[in-house]
Amino acid sequence: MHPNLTFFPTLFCGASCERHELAELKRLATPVYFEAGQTIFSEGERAESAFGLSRGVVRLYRLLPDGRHHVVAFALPGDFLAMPLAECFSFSAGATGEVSVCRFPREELKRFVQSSLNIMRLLTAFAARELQRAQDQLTLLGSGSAEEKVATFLVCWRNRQAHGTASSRAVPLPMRRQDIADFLGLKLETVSRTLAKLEHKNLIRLVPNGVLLTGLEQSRLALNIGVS
Amino acid sequence: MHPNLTFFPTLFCGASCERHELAELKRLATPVYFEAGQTIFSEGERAESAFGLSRGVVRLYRLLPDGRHHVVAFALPGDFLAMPLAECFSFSAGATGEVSVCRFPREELKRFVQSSLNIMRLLTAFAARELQRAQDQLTLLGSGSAEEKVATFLVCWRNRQAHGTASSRAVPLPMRRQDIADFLGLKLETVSRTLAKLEHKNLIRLVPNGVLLTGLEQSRLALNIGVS
DNA sequence: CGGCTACTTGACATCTATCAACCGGGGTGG
DNA sequence: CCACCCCGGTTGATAGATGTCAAGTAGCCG
Repeated sequence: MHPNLTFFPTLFCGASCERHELAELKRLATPVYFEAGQTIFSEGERAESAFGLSRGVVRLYRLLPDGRHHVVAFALPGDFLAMPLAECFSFSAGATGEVSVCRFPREELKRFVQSSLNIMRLLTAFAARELQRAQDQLTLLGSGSAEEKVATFLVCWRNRQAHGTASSRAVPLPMRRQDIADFLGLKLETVSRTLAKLEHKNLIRLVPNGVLLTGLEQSRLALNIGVS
Repeated sequence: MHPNLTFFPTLFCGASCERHELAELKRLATPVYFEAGQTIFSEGERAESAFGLSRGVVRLYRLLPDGRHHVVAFALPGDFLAMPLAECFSFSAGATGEVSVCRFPREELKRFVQSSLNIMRLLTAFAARELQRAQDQLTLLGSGSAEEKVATFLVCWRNRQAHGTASSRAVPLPMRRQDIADFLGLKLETVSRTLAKLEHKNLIRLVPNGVLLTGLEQSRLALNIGVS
């Protein structure tokens, strides 16, 4: 369904959006482009705009008072970068590679969303998906060893990418090791070592900017979460 | 606002629910009572019913294939125990002490919720709150030491309880150490030791079924999350 | 070619898990 | 009524995993 529809509202709505609603969303949207490393918005800011991701991967993260980072999630095309109804951003968003987003004036978007049962339903479904994803991640961070964390991350990441795509074994990893570490609650050295260990077990192969899964899914190492 | 309105729909809707909507919710609701330790629903089950919590504390948890537990969240009165629109439960719910819930036929509730913009808004707001709470917890599990985890848990737990209540220093802990451990990604011995350590530092005092916060909030140990 | 950045690898320190003993209260049954 | 047991909790000794610090490598861009 997704592959070639690169305009955010289309991705968000999928097939289930009415013509005129899609048109209104498009009217409200301004396409914006970001380069690798640029900040899209910052934690704590008043959310004047809402953002939907059209292309690329966005890192959603928090900065703790002592300088530690934590990556809350990675956003893929079709995702909102934050709940569009919230007044303030509760995390920062940064581009990981080139990124295209749709920017919406948040107040107008809010009014529009809240006026349409259909769009409200889509937004609630999005929130529910994100909630479930966050709870899966909680389970992983809470009860996993480093090996489980990395293995599960790779499998889940591949599953998210593979939606629609003929599931190639090659999984691109556009984010840096440090980001993976911050996402999994590990240190980057541990991520590096664990990837090396998985490669030694012939479960993966490291390639530039990605990995090949060569048996990881059959290995029982990855927790059974986030299959959806 | 909450204190004496013990019937779930009232708690969920707060002041912002219309008369007839509240009436309809009450019509759909069946009050049910559970004793300590009883299971309200189990992960994976088809969700025939939806549940709203009226009284008590409910532990939402997952059971991993190898027997490990992970507590995804603790629900308080006014919370739904799961998103009422989901077809299946993605975690189990167990009573921690005596609990009163409202049971709804899920299909009917879904139809009703989806027919009302106002109720949809409330549900979306609930989902957004839960999502933020989950993300706060992710940050904690990802970047915290045992001491930070326990300290933050105590402060957040107290803040959730204290809504409205004159913020007493006494915080009830109706759940067992094991549940706290499963919630924080620690072992129960570590929780016990860490509580003892905090008591030695005169930041808390352990009392039967609870703790007194005696300086923990000023201590900078607790992460600044979940203040809302 | 040089320097930068991301990444890898190694040696060691620290923290938490593990295993085990022990404590104390509540309930049960003799 | 008391003894016992069971369960939740605490405490101690040890081991194992991950973090920390440091050196070194590889690829990229100027």
